Amino acid sequence: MSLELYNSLTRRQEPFQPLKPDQVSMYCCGVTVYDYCHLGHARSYIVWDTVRRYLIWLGYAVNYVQNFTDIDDKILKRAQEQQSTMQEVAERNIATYFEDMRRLNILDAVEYPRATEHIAEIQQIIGALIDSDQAYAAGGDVYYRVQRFPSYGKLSGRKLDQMQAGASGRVDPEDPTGQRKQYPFDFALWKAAKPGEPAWDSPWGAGRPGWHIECSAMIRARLGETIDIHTGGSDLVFPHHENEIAQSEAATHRPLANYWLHNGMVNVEGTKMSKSLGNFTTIRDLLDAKNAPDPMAVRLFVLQAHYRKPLDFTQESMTAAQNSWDTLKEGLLFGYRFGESLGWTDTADSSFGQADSMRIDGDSTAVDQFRDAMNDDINSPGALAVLFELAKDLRREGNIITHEHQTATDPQALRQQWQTLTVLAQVLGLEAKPEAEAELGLSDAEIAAKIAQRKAAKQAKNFAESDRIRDELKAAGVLLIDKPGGLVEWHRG
RNA sequence: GGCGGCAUAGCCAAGUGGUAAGGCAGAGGUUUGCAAAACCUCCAUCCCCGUGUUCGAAUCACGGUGCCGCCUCCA
Repeated sequence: MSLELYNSLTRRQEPFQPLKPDQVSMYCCGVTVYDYCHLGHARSYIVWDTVRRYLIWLGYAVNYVQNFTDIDDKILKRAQEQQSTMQEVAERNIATYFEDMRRLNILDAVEYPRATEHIAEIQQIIGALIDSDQAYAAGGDVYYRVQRFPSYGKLSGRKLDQMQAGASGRVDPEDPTGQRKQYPFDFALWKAAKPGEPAWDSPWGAGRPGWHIECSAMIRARLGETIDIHTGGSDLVFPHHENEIAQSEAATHRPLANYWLHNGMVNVEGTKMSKSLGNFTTIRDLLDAKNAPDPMAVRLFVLQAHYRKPLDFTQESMTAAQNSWDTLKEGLLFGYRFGESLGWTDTADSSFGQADSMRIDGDSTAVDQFRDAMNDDINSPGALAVLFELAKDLRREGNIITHEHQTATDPQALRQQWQTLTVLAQVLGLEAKPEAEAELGLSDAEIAAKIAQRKAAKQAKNFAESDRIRDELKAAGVLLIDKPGGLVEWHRG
């Protein structure tokens, strides 16, 4: 089977076929930069990063574009609260976005367009929509006329006559008194500026773009009229993506995107993690906490669930993910720890261990299983099972080498296995690098002296003392292995 | 009220017609002064409930039950 993806637009899993044979254009709805990112954002961007990495591994050149929404009511509000400017708030949160995402090993997008950089393109689309009577100006605002777009609702599966205005329980912030819109589900393309707000001149008066139009404009400007894949959180299906389609397709008469992919939400105790509920954990709070999980454990936590399903975040589930990562990590570090003693010839090369430079040779059922899982709508939990089987095997081999100083397994077979694991893990963005074996405080001679003291204590049956020494060494990162015949071996880590 | 999704072991989670992957947690054994580390072994006769289709269903159909998301803040 080749790659199949679940397309929200058709509500079916479909074979993936890009417009051009070897290239994929991919647009991911980014964040509104008014605050730190939370775990929900982390999930979304980890998932799309993984899809991107997989497409690259399949041989596609992926043009991955992700926007920053840097003009918005919430950013303005934040700027007022902090007696700052919209621009400063946006810049600060864009900087922290990059810090957080890079820690999670999310690749940088090819381009990061911003709404404020595309005012001209936005105005151009709005102008065209007004010219064709698919939008209308009203009191300095411009609204999109949803009833003129026959397929409005095709993405979210809604029909205008079945929708209930205000069902979400919020007052329409765009037109609170209902005076300007001609129809309740018309949405703002352009908003008249209020005093003191940043504004751009336009044929309809000074103002700023609505939320949805920026994505339409940026996609068109950076990727073209029709793209292969458009991604985002499932909470963006309606209205955001529905409106993007309406605007873009009314203007270009071309499909905006061939594949619409949406990730499930991160839940906390069964309900969605969100800013408004206040039940969110920011990425930096999570990663900087005491006993924080490794960023790779967070990545693993996300990928252990299928991307379209809800994912419950609890302390227990994160701890389990950390323990799982520790196992996987041991497999990934195998080559660094044992490659040299196994007689691998390239362990000193600068490219050693870099998945990019490694090919997977020979037949590999592991690779086949991995590919089958990922081809099935990015079944990352299934793909991870393949990694764990490789990693657990390598971990066992490594332990045998540590304890017995040899293994019956062919070094080149181990090499092959480690290489396979490393390459496949990297496709999922999971990477472990050997930590510089920093000075652990104790020299070999000091450790030998401690072991001798412990041995003497043991011979004197002073087990309290011998255990104390063992714990002391353990705290210093030195692990003792008691062997038959009173021999004691040790290793660091 | 409308639209959509989910329900598999203590927990997380694959599997969509051929007899239950993987992870976490747990148990037993070997070893040991006891441990640790390690190695070996075990851990769902069953997939929310009911009815049906079938030689065969966790997987399909119908009917329930429960939970969640969206319906102009949202990843």
